[in-house]
Amino acid sequence: MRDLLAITKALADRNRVAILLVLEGRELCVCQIIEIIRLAPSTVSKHLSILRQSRLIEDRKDGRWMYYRLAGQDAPAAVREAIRWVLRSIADTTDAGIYKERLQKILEIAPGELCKGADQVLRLDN
Amino acid sequence: MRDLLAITKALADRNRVAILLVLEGRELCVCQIIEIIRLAPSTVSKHLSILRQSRLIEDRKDGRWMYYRLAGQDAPAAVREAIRWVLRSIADTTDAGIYKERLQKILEIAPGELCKGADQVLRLDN
DNA sequence: GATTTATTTCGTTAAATGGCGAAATATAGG
DNA sequence: CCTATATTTCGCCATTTAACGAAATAAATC
Repeated sequence: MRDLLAITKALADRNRVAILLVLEGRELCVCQIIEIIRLAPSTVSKHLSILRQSRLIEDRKDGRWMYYRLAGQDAPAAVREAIRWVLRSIADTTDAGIYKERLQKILEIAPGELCKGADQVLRLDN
Repeated sequence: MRDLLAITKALADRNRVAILLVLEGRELCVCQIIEIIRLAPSTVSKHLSILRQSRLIEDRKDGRWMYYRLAGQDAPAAVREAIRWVLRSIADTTDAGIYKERLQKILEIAPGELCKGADQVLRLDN
């Protein structure tokens, strides 16, 4: 139940759900997520930390940059199913559209502009 | 997103998850849920209200008694999938066992003892 | 209709949460 | 090594949340 509650609590916040949404199918660096979510870097960092502790997202460090992505096949079933459920549930909402739009804008101005040289975003298969 | 967040916030509490757990396959009256959750009636009532507003549970009034059950086929897909995900995710945990044990005890002393005459618990198909 | 019983609503309190800015940490580059 | 950049940690404040008991509501029974 501890694990489940870590997941449900992580999902119980609008901004964290939005982060999962924009991470679908790609990884993003923190500065990109900050631009999309539009909150202070420290706040976004905290959200990412909560998502990571619940195992909903995974991270990868590359030099100065931290890249985050949705949990993969190695994650617990509860985590993978939660991600599928959330993404399916908000897919066609207007809110989702807003964040997806911001994501597109961010992907256009990258690479090099936003975080002065973050690598091109890596597309994922899942 | 509003609807999704209503669900995730409802799921982000140990006692509310426990309520969903013991409602699996049956309906229970409030006094039975109170015995299982072991919190003040007003607190349990509030939890039930939050679960109902998210549409995760439905209610039925019978005289003085309120009966609650898991949302049925008429509920939104997001709700039905959330219920399936939660129940699957905690099914084999020790916490779930604790609440299931309490449920069994309650089902034995019913009917008539707990709320001085609540009807026999109705078994559901789903 | 007064009383008892089941449940909910309301008001209060303590704890958890989400936000921010400042400071700390880590790494790249001059 | 000193500076600039990216991110995280920390401390603080405002809001939300979960708990309770008391009071209100609703329905059965005396």
